[in-house]
Amino acid sequence: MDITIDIDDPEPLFAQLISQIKAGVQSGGLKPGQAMPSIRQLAGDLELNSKTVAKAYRLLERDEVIQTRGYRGTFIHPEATRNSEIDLAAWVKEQLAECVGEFRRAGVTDSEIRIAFGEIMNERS
Amino acid sequence: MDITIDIDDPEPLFAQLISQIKAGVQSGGLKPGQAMPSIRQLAGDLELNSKTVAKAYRLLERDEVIQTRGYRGTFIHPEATRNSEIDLAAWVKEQLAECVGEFRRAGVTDSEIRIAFGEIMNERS
DNA sequence: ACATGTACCATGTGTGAGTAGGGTACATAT
DNA sequence: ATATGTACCCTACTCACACATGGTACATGT
Repeated sequence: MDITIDIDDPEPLFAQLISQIKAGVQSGGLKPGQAMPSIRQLAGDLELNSKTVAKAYRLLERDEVIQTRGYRGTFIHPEATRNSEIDLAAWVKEQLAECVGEFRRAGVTDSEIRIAFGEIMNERS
Repeated sequence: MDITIDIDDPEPLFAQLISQIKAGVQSGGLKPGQAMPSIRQLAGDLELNSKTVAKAYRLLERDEVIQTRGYRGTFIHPEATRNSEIDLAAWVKEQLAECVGEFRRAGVTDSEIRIAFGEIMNERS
């Protein structure tokens, strides 16, 4: 399992990490239960900041593709194969597109939609 | 019907115009059928750019609070009283809040929601 | 002592959008 | 000729956010 980071790629570094790890799980290069390199270790190998790797790990754990066991390190999640196929972002886009489409059909300006969205996201809830 | 524009108010100038004209309709200061000042006229009086006034007028006409009749000028819409009470922005916020709330409950990051929203708004206008 | 994930402080850079303005031009109809 | 709304060109400023980075610190266990 080798990971390649391209600084010039417009895709964010943490996103490159996520997609490559998910791809590794699906291709079988990374197997459930298998140990992942530590955050600092991987950051050093890829010459990335540890925060960048930590961000990727945090999202991968939320998606249950990896599992962190505190001081014991990080491992591929038992259900990783199934979960790495779930595209949460695609679901969000689908839902949002439906919403936005309704607004546009009602004659709402894109600018107004953006403003409303901004207000929603700034309200703590 | 006097309109006051406050440059220091964080609310955009065109939005100040819209809300004050809607308020004027609801208070009865502006009656259906009544002529509105021309865009250039109002812009001169309030020391605003004509584009700013035009933007307010465009949105007011979409909401059917005013009516433009080409070279004949702009008038208060016959149904202005009813339409000035409709808060399209509030409806949009309500719908969006419901959507976003579902995302957050699903564990989606605010950052991810913002990114998905940005993609939706940029693909196809 | 050492490594794990994680938390907080902070910085800088780039991008995208909104707002507002200036200018010019046009078809409309008086 | 004049006035109406409207269309397009352009500029500038402001603000919020994502991204990535730096450092320090902590409880957790070996």
